[in-house]
Amino acid sequence: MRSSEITKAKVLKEATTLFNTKGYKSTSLSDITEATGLTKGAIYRHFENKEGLEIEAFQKMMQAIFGALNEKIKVENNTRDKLFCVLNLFQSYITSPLIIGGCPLLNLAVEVDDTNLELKQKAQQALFVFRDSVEKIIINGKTHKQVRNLVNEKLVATILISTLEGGVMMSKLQNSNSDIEIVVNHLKNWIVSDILL
Amino acid sequence: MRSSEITKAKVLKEATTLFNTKGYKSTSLSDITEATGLTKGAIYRHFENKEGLEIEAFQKMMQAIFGALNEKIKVENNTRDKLFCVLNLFQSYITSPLIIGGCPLLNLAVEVDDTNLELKQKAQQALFVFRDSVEKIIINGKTHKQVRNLVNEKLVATILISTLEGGVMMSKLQNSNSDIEIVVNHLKNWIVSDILL
DNA sequence: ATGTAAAGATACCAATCGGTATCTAAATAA
DNA sequence: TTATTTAGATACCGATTGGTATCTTTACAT
Repeated sequence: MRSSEITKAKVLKEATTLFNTKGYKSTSLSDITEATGLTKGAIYRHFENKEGLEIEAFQKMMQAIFGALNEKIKVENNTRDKLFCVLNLFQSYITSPLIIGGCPLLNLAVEVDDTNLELKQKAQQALFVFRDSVEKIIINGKTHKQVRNLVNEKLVATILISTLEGGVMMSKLQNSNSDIEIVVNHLKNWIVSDILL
Repeated sequence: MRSSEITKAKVLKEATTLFNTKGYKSTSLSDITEATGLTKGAIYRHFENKEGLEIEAFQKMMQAIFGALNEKIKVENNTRDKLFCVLNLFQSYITSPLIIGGCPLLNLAVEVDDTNLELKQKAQQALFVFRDSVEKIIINGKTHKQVRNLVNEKLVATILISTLEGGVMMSKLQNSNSDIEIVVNHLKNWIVSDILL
Protein backbone atom coordinates (compact mmCIF):
# COMPACT_ATOMS: atom_id res chain seq x y z
CA MET A 1 0.00 0.00 0.00
CA ARG A 2 1.47 3.31 -1.08
CA SER A 3 1.97 5.88 1.63
CA SER A 4 -0.60 8.24 0.16
CA GLU A 5 -3.14 5.45 0.20
CA ILE A 6 -2.46 4.93 3.86
CA THR A 7 -3.25 8.54 4.67
CA LYS A 8 -6.36 8.49 2.51
CA ALA A 9 -7.53 5.39 4.33
CA LYS A 10 -6.85 7.08 7.65
CA VAL A 11 -8.90 10.11 6.65
CA LEU A 12 -11.76 7.87 5.56
CA LYS A 13 -11.60 5.86 8.76
CA GLU A 14 -11.75 8.89 11.04
CA ALA A 15 -14.28 10.72 8.89
CA THR A 16 -16.47 7.62 8.90
CA THR A 17 -16.65 7.59 12.68
CA LEU A 18 -17.30 11.31 12.89
CA PHE A 19 -19.99 11.32 10.18
CA ASN A 20 -21.77 8.34 11.75
CA THR A 21 -21.84 9.92 15.21
CA LYS A 22 -21.98 13.69 14.82
CA GLY A 23 -23.64 13.67 11.42
CA TYR A 24 -22.30 14.69 8.03
CA LYS A 25 -23.10 18.40 8.00
CA SER A 26 -22.27 18.78 11.68
CA THR A 27 -18.81 17.33 11.21
CA SER A 28 -16.41 20.10 10.23
CA LEU A 29 -13.15 19.78 8.40
CA SER A 30 -11.37 20.84 11.55
CA ASP A 31 -12.99 17.89 13.34
CA ILE A 32 -11.35 15.68 10.74
CA THR A 33 -7.97 17.38 10.84
CA GLU A 34 -8.02 17.08 14.61
CA ALA A 35 -8.92 13.37 14.50
CA THR A 36 -6.35 12.49 11.84
CA GLY A 37 -3.52 14.82 12.82
CA LEU A 38 -3.44 15.96 9.22
CA THR A 39 -4.03 19.39 7.74
CA LYS A 40 -6.72 20.65 5.43
CA GLY A 41 -4.22 20.81 2.59
CA ALA A 42 -3.51 17.10 2.99
CA ILE A 43 -7.16 16.16 3.05
CA TYR A 44 -8.07 18.19 -0.03
CA ARG A 45 -5.24 16.45 -1.88
CA HIS A 46 -7.33 13.26 -1.73
CA PHE A 47 -10.89 14.55 -1.91
CA GLU A 48 -12.39 17.10 -4.26
CA ASN A 49 -14.46 18.74 -1.52
CA LYS A 50 -16.23 17.90 1.71
CA GLU A 51 -19.20 16.32 -0.02
CA GLY A 52 -16.89 14.05 -1.98
CA LEU A 53 -15.39 12.88 1.28
CA GLU A 54 -18.87 12.37 2.72
CA ILE A 55 -19.88 10.19 -0.21
CA GLU A 56 -16.72 8.10 -0.16
CA ALA A 57 -16.95 7.66 3.60
CA PHE A 58 -20.57 6.49 3.42
CA GLN A 59 -19.87 4.08 0.60
CA LYS A 60 -16.85 2.68 2.39
CA MET A 61 -19.03 2.03 5.44
CA MET A 62 -21.72 0.30 3.44
CA GLN A 63 -19.19 -1.81 1.55
CA ALA A 64 -17.65 -2.95 4.81
CA ILE A 65 -21.04 -3.84 6.25
CA PHE A 66 -22.43 -5.55 3.15
CA GLY A 67 -19.16 -7.39 2.63
CA ALA A 68 -19.15 -8.80 6.14
CA LEU A 69 -22.87 -9.58 6.01
CA ASN A 70 -22.72 -11.38 2.68
CA GLU A 71 -19.81 -13.51 3.84
CA LYS A 72 -21.78 -14.62 6.85
CA ILE A 73 -24.87 -15.27 4.75
CA LYS A 74 -22.84 -17.34 2.32
CA VAL A 75 -21.56 -19.58 5.09
CA GLU A 76 -25.04 -20.51 6.31
CA ASN A 77 -26.81 -23.17 4.31
CA ASN A 78 -30.46 -22.66 5.16
CA THR A 79 -32.88 -19.78 4.85
CA ARG A 80 -33.50 -19.42 8.54
CA ASP A 81 -29.85 -18.95 9.45
CA LYS A 82 -29.25 -16.65 6.49
CA LEU A 83 -32.07 -14.37 7.63
CA PHE A 84 -30.81 -14.53 11.19
CA CYS A 85 -27.51 -13.10 9.92
CA VAL A 86 -29.42 -9.96 8.96
CA LEU A 87 -30.95 -9.74 12.42
CA ASN A 88 -27.56 -10.26 14.03
CA LEU A 89 -26.10 -7.42 11.99
CA PHE A 90 -28.59 -4.96 13.43
CA GLN A 91 -28.17 -6.30 16.93
CA SER A 92 -24.43 -5.83 16.54
CA TYR A 93 -24.96 -2.12 15.80
CA ILE A 94 -25.88 -1.86 19.48
CA THR A 95 -24.02 -4.67 21.22
CA SER A 96 -20.70 -4.89 19.37
CA PRO A 97 -20.55 -2.26 16.64
CA LEU A 98 -18.07 -2.53 13.82
CA ILE A 99 -18.81 1.13 13.17
CA ILE A 100 -19.82 3.29 16.10
CA GLY A 101 -22.83 5.57 15.82
CA GLY A 102 -25.49 3.09 14.78
CA CYS A 103 -26.72 2.15 11.32
CA PRO A 104 -25.06 4.35 8.68
CA LEU A 105 -28.01 3.96 6.33
CA LEU A 106 -30.51 5.12 8.94
CA ASN A 107 -28.28 8.00 9.97
CA LEU A 108 -27.70 9.26 6.46
CA ALA A 109 -31.30 8.74 5.32
CA VAL A 110 -32.73 10.76 8.18
CA GLU A 111 -30.17 13.52 7.78
CA VAL A 112 -30.46 14.09 4.05
CA ASP A 113 -33.95 12.98 3.01
CA ASP A 114 -35.25 16.55 2.75
CA THR A 115 -32.09 18.37 1.77
CA ASN A 116 -29.15 16.78 0.00
CA LEU A 117 -30.16 15.09 -3.25
CA GLU A 118 -26.79 13.54 -4.09
CA LEU A 119 -26.28 11.91 -0.70
CA LYS A 120 -29.92 10.90 -0.65
CA GLN A 121 -29.40 9.00 -3.88
CA LYS A 122 -26.44 7.18 -2.34
CA ALA A 123 -28.62 6.20 0.61
CA GLN A 124 -31.37 5.06 -1.77
CA GLN A 125 -28.90 2.88 -3.65
CA ALA A 126 -27.65 1.36 -0.40
CA LEU A 127 -31.20 0.59 0.69
CA PHE A 128 -31.89 -0.98 -2.68
CA VAL A 129 -28.83 -3.22 -2.45
CA PHE A 130 -29.71 -4.24 1.08
CA ARG A 131 -33.36 -4.90 0.34
CA ASP A 132 -32.38 -6.86 -2.73
CA SER A 133 -30.08 -9.16 -0.84
CA VAL A 134 -32.82 -9.91 1.69
CA GLU A 135 -35.29 -10.60 -1.10
CA LYS A 136 -32.82 -12.96 -2.73
CA ILE A 137 -32.57 -14.99 0.45
CA ILE A 138 -36.34 -15.43 0.39
CA ILE A 139 -36.49 -16.28 -3.30
CA ASN A 140 -33.66 -18.74 -2.87
CA GLY A 141 -35.50 -20.20 0.09
CA LYS A 142 -38.56 -20.79 -2.06
CA THR A 143 -36.63 -22.69 -4.70
CA HIS A 144 -35.12 -24.85 -1.96
CA LYS A 145 -38.54 -25.50 -0.44
CA GLN A 146 -37.64 -23.74 2.79
CA VAL A 147 -39.99 -20.76 2.39
CA ARG A 148 -43.74 -20.80 1.88
CA ASN A 149 -44.73 -20.10 -1.68
CA LEU A 150 -47.33 -17.51 -0.69
CA VAL A 151 -44.69 -15.36 0.99
CA ASN A 152 -44.04 -12.05 -0.73
CA GLU A 153 -40.30 -11.40 -0.61
CA LYS A 154 -40.63 -7.65 -1.08
CA LEU A 155 -43.00 -7.47 1.84
CA VAL A 156 -40.76 -9.57 4.06
CA ALA A 157 -37.71 -7.46 3.26
CA THR A 158 -39.59 -4.26 4.00
CA ILE A 159 -40.89 -5.51 7.35
CA LEU A 160 -37.52 -6.85 8.42
CA ILE A 161 -35.57 -3.74 7.50
CA SER A 162 -38.06 -1.24 8.86
CA THR A 163 -38.47 -3.06 12.16
CA LEU A 164 -34.73 -3.46 12.62
CA GLU A 165 -33.94 0.16 11.73
CA GLY A 166 -36.58 1.38 14.14
CA GLY A 167 -35.20 -0.93 16.81
CA VAL A 168 -31.73 0.50 16.36
CA MET A 169 -33.09 4.02 16.69
CA MET A 170 -34.92 3.15 19.91
CA SER A 171 -32.03 1.27 21.47
CA LYS A 172 -29.56 4.02 20.67
CA LEU A 173 -31.87 6.65 22.07
CA GLN A 174 -32.39 4.69 25.28
CA ASN A 175 -28.76 3.54 25.65
CA SER A 176 -30.13 0.06 26.11
CA ASN A 177 -29.99 -3.30 24.38
CA SER A 178 -33.52 -4.24 25.32
CA ASP A 179 -35.39 -2.67 22.40
CA ILE A 180 -33.24 -4.22 19.69
CA GLU A 181 -33.36 -7.53 21.55
CA ILE A 182 -37.15 -7.43 21.67
CA VAL A 183 -37.26 -6.60 17.99
CA VAL A 184 -34.81 -9.30 16.96
CA ASN A 185 -36.53 -11.92 19.09
CA HIS A 186 -39.92 -10.98 17.70
CA LEU A 187 -38.67 -11.14 14.12
CA LYS A 188 -37.07 -14.54 14.73
CA ASN A 189 -40.42 -15.89 15.91
CA TRP A 190 -42.16 -14.30 12.97
CA ILE A 191 -39.72 -15.77 10.46
CA VAL A 192 -40.01 -19.26 11.93
CA SER A 193 -43.79 -19.24 12.25
CA ASP A 194 -44.94 -17.22 9.23
CA ILE A 195 -42.18 -17.33 6.61
CA LEU A 196 -40.44 -20.67 6.73
CA LEU A 197 -41.97 -23.99 5.81
CA MET B 1 -53.38 36.63 22.18
CA ARG B 2 -50.86 39.36 22.88
CA SER B 3 -48.86 40.57 19.92
CA SER B 4 -45.60 39.28 21.31
CA GLU B 5 -47.15 35.86 21.69
CA ILE B 6 -48.13 35.95 18.04
CA THR B 7 -44.56 36.55 16.95
CA LYS B 8 -43.24 33.89 19.31
CA ALA B 9 -45.73 31.43 17.87
CA LYS B 10 -44.67 32.42 14.36
CA VAL B 11 -41.02 31.82 15.20
CA LEU B 12 -41.85 28.41 16.67
CA LYS B 13 -43.95 27.47 13.66
CA GLU B 14 -41.28 28.32 11.12
CA ALA B 15 -38.46 26.90 13.23
CA THR B 16 -40.42 23.69 13.65
CA THR B 17 -40.63 23.16 9.92
CA LEU B 18 -36.97 24.00 9.40
CA PHE B 19 -35.72 21.80 12.24
CA ASN B 20 -37.82 18.85 11.08
CA THR B 21 -36.57 19.07 7.50
CA LYS B 22 -33.03 20.47 7.54
CA GLY B 23 -32.18 19.26 11.01
CA TYR B 24 -31.57 21.22 14.20
CA LYS B 25 -27.85 21.94 13.93
CA SER B 26 -28.06 22.50 10.19
CA THR B 27 -30.75 25.15 10.56
CA SER B 28 -29.12 28.51 11.11
CA LEU B 29 -30.58 31.55 12.78
CA SER B 30 -30.52 33.30 9.43
CA ASP B 31 -32.69 30.49 8.05
CA ILE B 32 -35.21 31.36 10.74
CA THR B 33 -35.00 35.13 10.28
CA GLU B 34 -35.51 34.60 6.57
CA ALA B 35 -38.53 32.35 7.09
CA THR B 36 -40.19 34.60 9.66
CA GLY B 37 -39.24 38.00 8.30
CA LEU B 38 -38.00 38.87 11.77
CA THR B 39 -34.53 39.81 12.92
CA LYS B 40 -32.15 38.06 15.26
CA GLY B 41 -32.82 40.66 17.93
CA ALA B 42 -36.52 39.83 17.85
CA ILE B 43 -35.92 36.10 18.10
CA TYR B 44 -33.51 36.34 21.02
CA ARG B 45 -36.10 38.43 22.86
CA HIS B 46 -38.20 35.25 23.13
CA PHE B 47 -35.59 32.50 23.40
CA GLU B 48 -32.51 32.35 25.58
CA ASN B 49 -30.37 30.85 22.82
CA LYS B 50 -30.65 28.60 19.81
CA GLU B 51 -30.80 25.42 21.85
CA GLY B 52 -33.67 26.84 23.87
CA LEU B 53 -35.54 27.44 20.66
CA GLU B 54 -34.72 23.92 19.49
CA ILE B 55 -36.12 22.42 22.67
CA GLU B 56 -39.29 24.51 22.62
CA ALA B 57 -39.86 23.76 18.95
CA PHE B 58 -39.46 20.01 19.45
CA GLN B 59 -41.77 19.97 22.44
CA LYS B 60 -44.36 22.02 20.62
CA MET B 61 -44.30 19.49 17.78
CA MET B 62 -44.68 16.54 20.09
CA GLN B 63 -47.49 18.21 22.02
CA ALA B 64 -49.36 18.87 18.79
CA ILE B 65 -48.91 15.28 17.66
CA PHE B 66 -49.73 13.63 20.97
CA GLY B 67 -52.67 15.95 21.47
CA ALA B 68 -54.21 15.08 18.12
CA LEU B 69 -53.42 11.38 18.56
CA ASN B 70 -54.92 11.13 22.04
CA GLU B 71 -58.09 12.86 20.91
CA LYS B 72 -58.51 10.33 18.13
CA ILE B 73 -57.74 7.44 20.47
CA LYS B 74 -60.28 8.72 22.97
CA VAL B 75 -63.02 8.76 20.34
CA GLU B 76 -62.55 5.10 19.45
CA ASN B 77 -64.17 2.62 21.79
CA ASN B 78 -62.31 -0.60 21.13
CA THR B 79 -58.68 -1.65 21.29
CA ARG B 80 -58.35 -2.43 17.64
CA ASP B 81 -59.43 1.01 16.47
CA LYS B 82 -57.37 2.74 19.14
CA LEU B 83 -54.23 0.93 17.98
CA PHE B 84 -55.12 1.69 14.38
CA CYS B 85 -55.02 5.39 15.31
CA VAL B 86 -51.34 4.95 16.07
CA LEU B 87 -50.75 3.31 12.70
CA ASN B 88 -52.67 6.07 10.95
CA LEU B 89 -50.53 8.69 12.62
CA PHE B 90 -47.38 7.25 11.09
CA GLN B 91 -49.00 6.77 7.73
CA SER B 92 -50.01 10.43 7.84
CA TYR B 93 -46.36 11.45 8.24
CA ILE B 94 -46.01 10.36 4.62
CA THR B 95 -49.40 10.81 3.04
CA SER B 96 -50.83 13.94 4.72
CA PRO B 97 -48.30 15.35 7.17
CA LEU B 98 -49.37 17.79 9.85
CA ILE B 99 -45.68 18.61 10.17
CA ILE B 100 -43.50 18.25 7.14
CA GLY B 101 -40.18 16.43 7.38
CA GLY B 102 -41.33 13.11 8.80
CA CYS B 103 -41.49 11.93 12.39
CA PRO B 104 -39.96 14.57 14.71
CA LEU B 105 -39.00 11.93 17.26
CA LEU B 106 -37.11 9.86 14.72
CA ASN B 107 -35.43 12.93 13.28
CA LEU B 108 -34.28 14.29 16.61
CA ALA B 109 -33.25 10.91 18.02
CA VAL B 110 -31.01 10.10 15.06
CA GLU B 111 -29.49 13.57 15.04
CA VAL B 112 -28.62 13.87 18.72
CA ASP B 113 -28.18 10.35 20.07
CA ASP B 114 -24.38 10.57 20.08
CA THR B 115 -23.91 14.27 20.67
CA ASN B 116 -26.42 16.52 22.41
CA LEU B 117 -27.36 15.23 25.86
CA GLU B 118 -30.06 17.78 26.63
CA LEU B 119 -31.98 17.30 23.38
CA LYS B 120 -31.45 13.56 23.64
CA GLN B 121 -33.21 13.60 27.01
CA LYS B 122 -36.14 15.46 25.47
CA ALA B 123 -36.36 12.79 22.77
CA GLN B 124 -36.15 10.07 25.42
CA GLN B 125 -39.01 11.64 27.33
CA ALA B 126 -41.10 11.89 24.17
CA LEU B 127 -40.47 8.23 23.38
CA PHE B 128 -41.42 7.30 26.93
CA VAL B 129 -44.69 9.22 26.72
CA PHE B 130 -45.49 7.67 23.37
CA ARG B 131 -44.61 4.14 24.39
CA ASP B 132 -46.57 4.58 27.56
CA SER B 133 -49.74 5.61 25.76
CA VAL B 134 -49.50 2.55 23.50
CA GLU B 135 -48.98 0.28 26.49
CA LYS B 136 -52.01 1.78 28.18
CA ILE B 137 -54.16 0.91 25.20
CA ILE B 138 -53.06 -2.70 25.52
CA ILE B 139 -53.55 -2.83 29.28
CA ASN B 140 -56.94 -1.22 28.91
CA GLY B 141 -57.75 -3.76 26.23
CA LYS B 142 -56.95 -6.60 28.63
CA THR B 143 -59.29 -5.30 31.29
CA HIS B 144 -62.03 -5.05 28.68
CA LYS B 145 -61.35 -8.57 27.45
CA GLN B 146 -60.30 -7.37 24.03
CA VAL B 147 -56.62 -8.32 24.28
CA ARG B 148 -55.14 -11.72 25.02
CA ASN B 149 -53.88 -12.01 28.55
CA LEU B 150 -50.54 -13.47 27.49
CA VAL B 151 -49.71 -10.39 25.43
CA ASN B 152 -46.84 -8.33 26.80
CA GLU B 153 -47.72 -4.66 26.40
CA LYS B 154 -44.13 -3.45 26.52
CA LEU B 155 -43.23 -5.84 23.74
CA VAL B 156 -46.18 -4.81 21.60
CA ALA B 157 -45.40 -1.12 22.01
CA THR B 158 -41.77 -1.67 21.09
CA ILE B 159 -42.61 -3.66 17.97
CA LEU B 160 -45.25 -1.20 16.82
CA ILE B 161 -43.11 1.89 17.31
CA SER B 162 -39.91 0.46 15.89
CA THR B 163 -41.62 -0.93 12.79
CA LEU B 164 -43.52 2.29 12.14
CA GLU B 165 -40.46 4.51 12.64
CA GLY B 166 -38.45 2.34 10.28
CA GLY B 167 -41.27 2.45 7.77
CA VAL B 168 -41.33 6.23 7.87
CA MET B 169 -37.59 6.34 7.29
CA MET B 170 -37.85 4.02 4.30
CA SER B 171 -40.81 5.78 2.72
CA LYS B 172 -39.23 9.19 3.12
CA LEU B 173 -35.99 7.96 1.61
CA GLN B 174 -37.79 6.41 -1.36
CA ASN B 175 -40.29 9.25 -1.84
CA SER B 176 -42.97 6.60 -1.88
CA ASN B 177 -45.98 5.58 0.15
CA SER B 178 -45.49 1.88 -0.48
CA ASP B 179 -43.14 1.07 2.38
CA ILE B 180 -45.24 2.67 5.08
CA GLU B 181 -48.33 1.10 3.56
CA ILE B 182 -46.74 -2.34 3.67
CA VAL B 183 -45.70 -1.77 7.26
CA VAL B 184 -49.10 -0.49 8.38
CA ASN B 185 -50.94 -3.28 6.63
CA HIS B 186 -48.65 -5.89 8.13
CA LEU B 187 -49.08 -4.46 11.62
CA LYS B 188 -52.86 -4.39 11.24
CA ASN B 189 -52.82 -8.08 10.40
CA TRP B 190 -50.49 -8.78 13.29
CA ILE B 191 -52.67 -6.90 15.77
CA VAL B 192 -55.82 -8.66 14.66
CA SER B 193 -54.33 -12.14 14.56
CA ASP B 194 -51.84 -12.11 17.46
CA ILE B 195 -52.86 -9.38 19.91
CA LEU B 196 -56.62 -9.10 19.99
CA LEU B 197 -59.00 -11.71 21.30
C1' DA C 1 -53.60 61.24 25.71
C1' DT C 2 -49.38 60.10 27.79
C1' DG C 3 -45.66 57.71 30.19
C1' DT C 4 -43.39 53.49 30.49
C1' DA C 5 -42.04 49.00 29.70
C1' DA C 6 -41.52 45.63 26.37
C1' DA C 7 -40.61 44.25 21.52
C1' DG C 8 -38.05 44.52 17.53
C1' DA C 9 -34.29 46.49 14.36
C1' DT C 10 -29.55 47.61 13.57
C1' DA C 11 -24.96 47.03 13.81
C1' DC C 12 -21.59 44.81 15.51
C1' DC C 13 -18.46 40.86 17.71
C1' DA C 14 -15.08 36.86 17.70
C1' DA C 15 -15.04 32.28 16.08
C1' DT C 16 -15.59 29.04 12.73
C1' DC C 17 -16.98 27.43 8.23
C1' DG C 18 -15.40 25.28 3.51
C1' DG C 19 -12.05 26.14 0.31
C1' DT C 20 -7.54 27.57 -2.10
C1' DA C 21 -2.89 29.38 -3.42
C1' DT C 22 1.56 28.56 -2.35
C1' DC C 23 5.47 26.71 -0.24
C1' DT C 24 8.24 22.77 1.55
C1' DA C 25 9.29 18.02 2.22
C1' DA C 26 9.09 13.40 0.95
C1' DA C 27 8.55 9.64 -2.12
C1' DT C 28 9.54 7.62 -6.48
C1' DA C 29 11.21 6.83 -11.26
C1' DA C 30 15.21 7.42 -14.14
C1' DT D 1 22.15 9.87 -7.18
C1' DT D 2 19.46 13.04 -9.12
C1' DA D 3 15.37 15.01 -11.31
C1' DT D 4 10.66 15.19 -10.96
C1' DT D 5 6.40 14.33 -9.33
C1' DT D 6 3.45 14.10 -5.47
C1' DA D 7 1.98 14.66 -0.67
C1' DG D 8 1.43 17.55 3.09
C1' DA D 9 1.93 22.11 5.77
C1' DT D 10 1.14 26.93 6.11
C1' DA D 11 -1.24 30.89 5.63
C1' DC D 12 -4.72 32.94 3.92
C1' DC D 13 -9.71 34.08 1.81
C1' DG D 14 -14.70 35.65 2.04
C1' DA D 15 -18.85 34.02 4.00
C1' DT D 16 -21.45 32.54 7.72
C1' DT D 17 -22.06 31.05 12.44
C1' DG D 18 -24.38 32.05 17.25
C1' DG D 19 -24.65 35.76 20.16
C1' DT D 20 -24.97 40.69 22.15
C1' DA D 21 -25.10 45.75 23.03
C1' DT D 22 -27.68 49.43 21.79
C1' DC D 23 -31.05 52.11 19.59
C1' DT D 24 -35.85 52.81 18.03
C1' DT D 25 -40.53 51.75 17.80
C1' DT D 26 -44.60 49.73 19.27
C1' DA D 27 -48.05 48.22 22.52
C1' DC D 28 -50.46 48.81 26.59
C1' DA D 29 -51.81 50.45 31.36
C1' DT D 30 -52.97 54.45 33.55
